[in-house]
Amino acid sequence: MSDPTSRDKLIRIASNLFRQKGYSGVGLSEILKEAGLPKGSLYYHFPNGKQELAEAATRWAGAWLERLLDTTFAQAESFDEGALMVCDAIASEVTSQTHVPACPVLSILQAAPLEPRLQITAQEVYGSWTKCIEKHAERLGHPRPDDAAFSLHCQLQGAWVIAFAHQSNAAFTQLARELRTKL
Amino acid sequence: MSDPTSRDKLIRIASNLFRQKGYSGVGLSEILKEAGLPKGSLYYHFPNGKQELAEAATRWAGAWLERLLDTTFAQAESFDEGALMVCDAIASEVTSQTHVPACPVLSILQAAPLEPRLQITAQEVYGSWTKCIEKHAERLGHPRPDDAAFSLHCQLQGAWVIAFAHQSNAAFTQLARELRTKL
DNA sequence: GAAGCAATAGACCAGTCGGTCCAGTGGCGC
DNA sequence: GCGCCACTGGACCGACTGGTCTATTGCTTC
Repeated sequence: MSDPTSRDKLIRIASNLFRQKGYSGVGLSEILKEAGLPKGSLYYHFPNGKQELAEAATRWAGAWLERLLDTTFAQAESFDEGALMVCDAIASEVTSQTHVPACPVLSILQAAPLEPRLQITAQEVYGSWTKCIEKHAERLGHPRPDDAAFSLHCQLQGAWVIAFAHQSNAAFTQLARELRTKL
Repeated sequence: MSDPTSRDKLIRIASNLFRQKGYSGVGLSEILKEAGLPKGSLYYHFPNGKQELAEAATRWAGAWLERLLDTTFAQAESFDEGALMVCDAIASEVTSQTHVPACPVLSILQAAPLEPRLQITAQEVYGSWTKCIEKHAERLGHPRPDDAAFSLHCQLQGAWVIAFAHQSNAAFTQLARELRTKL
């Protein structure tokens, strides 16, 4: 743990690649090549190999998004306003790169039948996001925090899939327009 | 074309497998084994191999869902009622199998960077669904058919992702409950 | 400088991948 | 019965997969 940069670099690069091509679509050699690290380093930091790396990458990206939810909602004065701000925030994050990346959890989801631990990871990260939104919904006085959290998560997830398919943030701007009418 | 059963069998089985494990997560050998067909048959019916099979499988499943949209909305007396019925219909279709399958388009989406034709296919199928919903929205007198179509597509997509992650149709029933309040 | 450990470097492995190729096979038209 | 052709059967290929293993490096602590 003396030098965390190699481990972090693997996680960051793996997360980016998985979000573009999915878990099964990315080979270790591609990750290693982009990171400029040999195979020995990967198996030193992640003894269980690809699956463990994917789990770490998903949790890392999941935590990043949860921070984004937290800081964005913290600035809002109502739940609906917060929802709109979150939508805009994800849209701009997603478009800031040359390739629109998928939701980090989605990347590993289809590998779940092959790697059971990844399914658990996906469910936990989703649960964590929902709890986070629910917390803010309650704080901002929404009458049904759990319904509100599910609904927003659902809409964001759907918009993200469509945005990924079209490689454009149009779906997010459309969703934002819809959310704005509820203010 | 004299005996379409082999070709159809390949499409059906490929679609099922892709929707469970994603395009890159399924090997040709697995498809062939389950279909009980040799490799020669596959490359006879689909000279361009896996990519062409995946495209056919996606369009096939896409057409199936579009028929479901059409027949379901045809029975509705308002757009909101139709939306609710569609949600229920997908929920029951998805749960009728031992494994909750992902949206057929989602399966091939993450392979888009590797197989450009699949990205086009995905966009076309999505576009076709949206157009179909829009048509019914207009027919049923919705003030903004395009917004309504996007919104419903987005919600269904999100619910499907969550349902797939949890291998349960709870997300659809929750969405249905939400849609019911708008009636 | 020696010992010890964290970390890197990459050769190597068996297995699988998608794809190619050609020899067979069965039914239909003649 | 013969030829034709749609289709099947499967051996075979090079490339690549995730994973293992050992040698080596370089820093730290005596």
